[in-house]
Amino acid sequence: MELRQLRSLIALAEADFNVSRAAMRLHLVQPAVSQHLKQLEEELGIPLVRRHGKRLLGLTEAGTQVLAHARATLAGAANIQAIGQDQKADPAGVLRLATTHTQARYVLPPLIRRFRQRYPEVEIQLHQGTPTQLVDMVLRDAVDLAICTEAIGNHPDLVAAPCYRWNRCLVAPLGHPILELKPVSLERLCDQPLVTYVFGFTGRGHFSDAFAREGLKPKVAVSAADADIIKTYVREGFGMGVIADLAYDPLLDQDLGKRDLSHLFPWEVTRIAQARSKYLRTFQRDFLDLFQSEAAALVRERQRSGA
Amino acid sequence: MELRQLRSLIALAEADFNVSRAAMRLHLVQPAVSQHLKQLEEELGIPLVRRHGKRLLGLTEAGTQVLAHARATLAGAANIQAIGQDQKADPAGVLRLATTHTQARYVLPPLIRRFRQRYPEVEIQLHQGTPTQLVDMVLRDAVDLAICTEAIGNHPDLVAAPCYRWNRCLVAPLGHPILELKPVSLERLCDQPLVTYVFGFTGRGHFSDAFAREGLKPKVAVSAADADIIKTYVREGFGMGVIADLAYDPLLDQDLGKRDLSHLFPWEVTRIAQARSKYLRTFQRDFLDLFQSEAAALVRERQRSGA
DNA sequence: ATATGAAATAATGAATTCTGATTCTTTATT
DNA sequence: AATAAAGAATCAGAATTCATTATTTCATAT
Repeated sequence: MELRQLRSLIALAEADFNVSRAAMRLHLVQPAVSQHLKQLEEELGIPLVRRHGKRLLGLTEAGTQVLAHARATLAGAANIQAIGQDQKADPAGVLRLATTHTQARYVLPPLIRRFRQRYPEVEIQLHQGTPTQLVDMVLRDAVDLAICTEAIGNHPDLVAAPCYRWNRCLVAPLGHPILELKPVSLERLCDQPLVTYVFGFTGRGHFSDAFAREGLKPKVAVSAADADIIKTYVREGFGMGVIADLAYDPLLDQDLGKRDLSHLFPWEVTRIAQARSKYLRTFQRDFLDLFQSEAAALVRERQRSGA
Repeated sequence: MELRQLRSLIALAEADFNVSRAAMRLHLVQPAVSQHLKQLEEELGIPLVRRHGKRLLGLTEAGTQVLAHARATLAGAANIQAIGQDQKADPAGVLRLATTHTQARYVLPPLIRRFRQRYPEVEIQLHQGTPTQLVDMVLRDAVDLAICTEAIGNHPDLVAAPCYRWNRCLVAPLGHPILELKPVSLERLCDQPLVTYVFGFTGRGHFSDAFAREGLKPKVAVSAADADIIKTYVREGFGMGVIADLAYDPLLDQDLGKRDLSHLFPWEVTRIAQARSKYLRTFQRDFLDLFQSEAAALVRERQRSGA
């Protein structure tokens, strides 16, 4: 068994089992990948992909298992490479972060700025996805770190460190009656249409639970994947917005009134996670430390000033 | 980077950095291993082994890290091979167990017998060691499963399932006065010399703690790694023996009297553990299931009848 | 039925990997 | 200190492996 064979299998899976395309990505020629797969199947003695004649359709049962371990194996090899780079104190490299829109837009920018000053040679990649996708990316070693609020709690193959907590706030166009209410209640939130996050995103689970527990049912007029879109629809008059408190920008959002809602919903904890068996290069670990220590302070400041 | 290079590095570490010996084990010739190491160091750009001229002395800092990840990488490749074997329903294979003497001698035999009936083609290897060594073996993928009482509790890279609990009993030559005492107390155990397990073995930690908590200090005349040796010294008159209740054999140990001590010491829990990222072949998983379900019943029966 | 897109096969040439012989060092012994 | 022995690096050659191009075979869409 050779690492290149495993690489081809993975590329194949990521190219929807189009051999030519997989070969392209690997900077190889089609017959090479074709042979790698053949060799692997021959050595293991079992078919790894389902076929219809010459067309590859997908993985077999066994192929799925093999693919997972192939990823783990190559991740091991990548770790070794990383150790080498690190020991040479090579200042270049890639920091691959996966996160939700909220973090990328409202929390990360100042941290990334500081990180870049320290490591100008490091390329920073910001991948986005739903919380479940983020977890998947870290586990597949498609990214180095995931910054995430949910679904990351206690996966055995992840190491997650809590960083800060946040809650929701309500935003509405200035002059909107809800802004006058002293303490907003769950009931009042149900009076009028809401604009908030879609399911699977940014604490939407706990949000809905809070209403359900009281036997209430909010009227969600529009739901979107990120706060910017929500704010846009709020401005367009579709309803009151409920967004993460982090996502209210005192400068850019002066035309929107804000009301704290932390007495109505549980606090969410944002964590930064890595795959357990991942070797983090020094600069990657430094980012993790930076995020853990600085993001907490930053967010607290933001929450205090914006409140 | 090639898997063979990693294999050579590992063999090198396991052959005390004697290149020729490492080559032998790999069925290669000395220059091959020498080159593998050289290539690996060249690719990573850092030295992995400390040298004195041409002699290899040991790993560098970086080498230690690389070795660990090399093991993980090859374990991944081995998992893939195992999936292949398994899918072909190849009845042959190896079941590598690591355990302490007590389990190997007093618990495993009937289970191994049943397992062999079911899988006559599978070679069974019984490795022995101290609890810490057992953990290490599983983590290094030197064995498939470890059966172990201590130090296995919550290692993040292990999955451990509790199987049964046991405690200590006292053994002494028939006629010994201690056998007449109704409930034996810690104080009485301190009256006369004891023969028991050495440190680092089979619950010796909790054993000593129990005395220390009462401010007592037992007179340990002889300590040994397993119950058979302890019983031998008891028969020779060196003192009273304290062994695992499992280790008293009603048939073979008729010349020794037994007294239960479970009111004096905490119960120990024996677990069976595998490396988290390990793919277990069907027969290996079957053994695990067999052990988990049958060992509990077996031990309970033994403890009841022997009491 | 035909054309097209895609995967397998075959043959070639380049690169690699292992080996055996040799040289160079280090360590142990006298 | 000289010598012997053990062990590691170096080198050149043979065998193998690898990726490539060219070609054939096959499935799908029109």
